[in-house]
Amino acid sequence: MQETDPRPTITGQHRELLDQLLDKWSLHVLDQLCEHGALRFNELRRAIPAITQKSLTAALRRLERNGMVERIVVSDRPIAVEYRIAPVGQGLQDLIDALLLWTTAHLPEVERARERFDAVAG
Amino acid sequence: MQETDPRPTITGQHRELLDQLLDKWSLHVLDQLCEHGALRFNELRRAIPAITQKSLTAALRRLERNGMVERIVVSDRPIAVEYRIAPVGQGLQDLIDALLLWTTAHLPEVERARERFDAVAG
DNA sequence: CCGCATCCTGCACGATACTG
DNA sequence: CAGTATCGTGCAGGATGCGG
Repeated sequence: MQETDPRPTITGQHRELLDQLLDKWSLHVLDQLCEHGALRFNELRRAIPAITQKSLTAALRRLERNGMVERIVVSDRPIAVEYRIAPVGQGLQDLIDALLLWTTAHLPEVERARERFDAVAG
Repeated sequence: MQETDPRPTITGQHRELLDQLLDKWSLHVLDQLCEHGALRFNELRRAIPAITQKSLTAALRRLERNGMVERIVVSDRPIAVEYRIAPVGQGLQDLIDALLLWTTAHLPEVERARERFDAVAG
């Protein structure tokens, strides 16, 4: 008989959610929001220069829909909107940090592996 | 003055690597290899029914190139190949497990967030 | 200031057929 | 058994322009 399995096997639900959370830009957005606490739309744009406004909108909407980010209308005329990390998003951020840390630590090793592979493959 | 920053800010290198490691199928492949230790090509196909053989080949090559997976030719005629997790891949697996665990734990919460969002948005 | 609508392009992935 | 080759396609994401 087996106890609580520490390794849940991946399912479609996992993939779907992770796809929405680890997509090209959500990482950057979460990263920035976590670092600065709360940011306006155009502050985010400036903080992530490479992002287009369409992609930023999409990422924010997706994150908001999944409950990771809160969208707060501060005022209108001129309209001002603030985005901040929702509580559940904090936990995710820890995981993302772990991924970033791991990546940073192992990048050199990965580089060497690539060189070895490419040398053989040509 | 600030000490060693525990939150490395995301860079292009991070994204590039994570893109290759967290793509649609690599997660499944790593998952299976970690669970069974070593698997043959067609064993992997059967273990991940939804994957096409082209995608499996691509995922394996990418993981191999990045040093996450080792490809071992066991015999030829008939040719037999074994794939197994490389040491550095183990650490990654721990992170992926954490992601899966987190996802599992928070899926209900995310579901509710989505329903709330969709109710408002229509 | 904060977006949405539209058009366009590349690329990931699937389907299918073939080979050592 | 373990792949390669080729073709077709959906969709994420860039560029650009407009609107409350």
